[in-house]
Amino acid sequence: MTTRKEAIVVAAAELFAEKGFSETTTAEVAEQAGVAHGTLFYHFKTKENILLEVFESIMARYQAGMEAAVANAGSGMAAIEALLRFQLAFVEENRQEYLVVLRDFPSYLANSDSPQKAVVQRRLAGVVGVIRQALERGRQDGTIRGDLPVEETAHILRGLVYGLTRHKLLGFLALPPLGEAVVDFCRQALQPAAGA
Amino acid sequence: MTTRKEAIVVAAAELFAEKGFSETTTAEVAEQAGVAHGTLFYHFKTKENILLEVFESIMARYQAGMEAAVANAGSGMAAIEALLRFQLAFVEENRQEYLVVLRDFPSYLANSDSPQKAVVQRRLAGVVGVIRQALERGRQDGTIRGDLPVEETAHILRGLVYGLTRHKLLGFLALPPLGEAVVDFCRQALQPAAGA
DNA sequence: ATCTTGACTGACTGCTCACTCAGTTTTTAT
DNA sequence: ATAAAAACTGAGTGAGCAGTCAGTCAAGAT
Repeated sequence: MTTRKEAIVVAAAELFAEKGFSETTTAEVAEQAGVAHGTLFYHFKTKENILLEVFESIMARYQAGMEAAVANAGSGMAAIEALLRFQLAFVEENRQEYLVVLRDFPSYLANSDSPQKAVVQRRLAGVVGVIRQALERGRQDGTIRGDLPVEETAHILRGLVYGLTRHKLLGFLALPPLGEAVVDFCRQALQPAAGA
Repeated sequence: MTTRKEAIVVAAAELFAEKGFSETTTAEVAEQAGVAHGTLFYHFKTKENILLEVFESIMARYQAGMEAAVANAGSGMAAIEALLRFQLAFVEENRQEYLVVLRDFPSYLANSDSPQKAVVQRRLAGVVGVIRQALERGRQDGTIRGDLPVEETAHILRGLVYGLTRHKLLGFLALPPLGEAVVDFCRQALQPAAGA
């Protein structure tokens, strides 16, 4: 059974994804959820708190998926490839909710120092951490170039994936399907030199 | 001499960069520009039109810079490297105005089909075009792997650069300086195999 | 001197929207 | 059954905001 509170989060995710946070009114969220306007504020103190709940519900699943992908991989390079494929698939399957993350984070909270910001920050740091661990593992088992700066590369990979996803879901330009091209591109950049 | 209209665009760029479009009021823009509130609407029909003017003024310079970087390069690979370095430098030097682009495009106009959208679309397509030409040139002069899918890779590079820039300017996480690491990463991914 | 025009002003308007609260219904405990 | 607590409701409120408009002012043009 779905509680009212869950219904609100689902409705908010749909609308925030479609129109963005600022452009969605609480009245619309209530209507979409089939709930009175006041009920929103019984369950959530503010509109922003609804956004945060949507963010948490998707990011928890996302990070868990990343960790599973890494755990099942046989080498560091395989882990990186698994992460890339997971990302591409996750976005495909959770297009709508993922849009919320892309649209309103981190820009929306950029200039506030609410406790909410700390929650978001922790999540994002977790994601970079998973990538970094995979890179370190690859350096040790020799499937990834030894001269690669790990911290920097982890951020580069995250930036790459983020930018592509953003263009795919929010961009004006039609993108060709990029799945394997991305994996190839990264493999090429990360693998040890042929004659080494 | 700076006209009032220019003063408005400069003020709007500062505020939109700092707080975002939706979170900035026209009254604030007027005050920052040292102009009466009504003057905004004498020069611009709507608030959105001010945003568009800010966008155009920065993107025109940006695209011109990209084209210059490519023109002065001695090979395809050198062109790509020049593009990457240009991007990193441009963002550094135009941090504030570039923030406007990152914050509010393309997400803000995503669901409108105003004529404004077409303007933005043309700009972005132009950027991808410059990258694609550099890649093709590299394939022909042999400085870039021949088996690389050009269209796909152009989008990957744009995504990479966009994602990194966004994290740098808007992100919650402190990034290490990435300049040369990015260039190395891409060179590695693009260069022909050693034994070819 | 008088007229015209274009830049500029700021009080005002009408509307939107997040949030409140006094009251009702439903659930749970005893 | 009864009381108490929790969930829910929706009309209302007040703040904030984009855009308007009647009018001022200064600089040419006649």
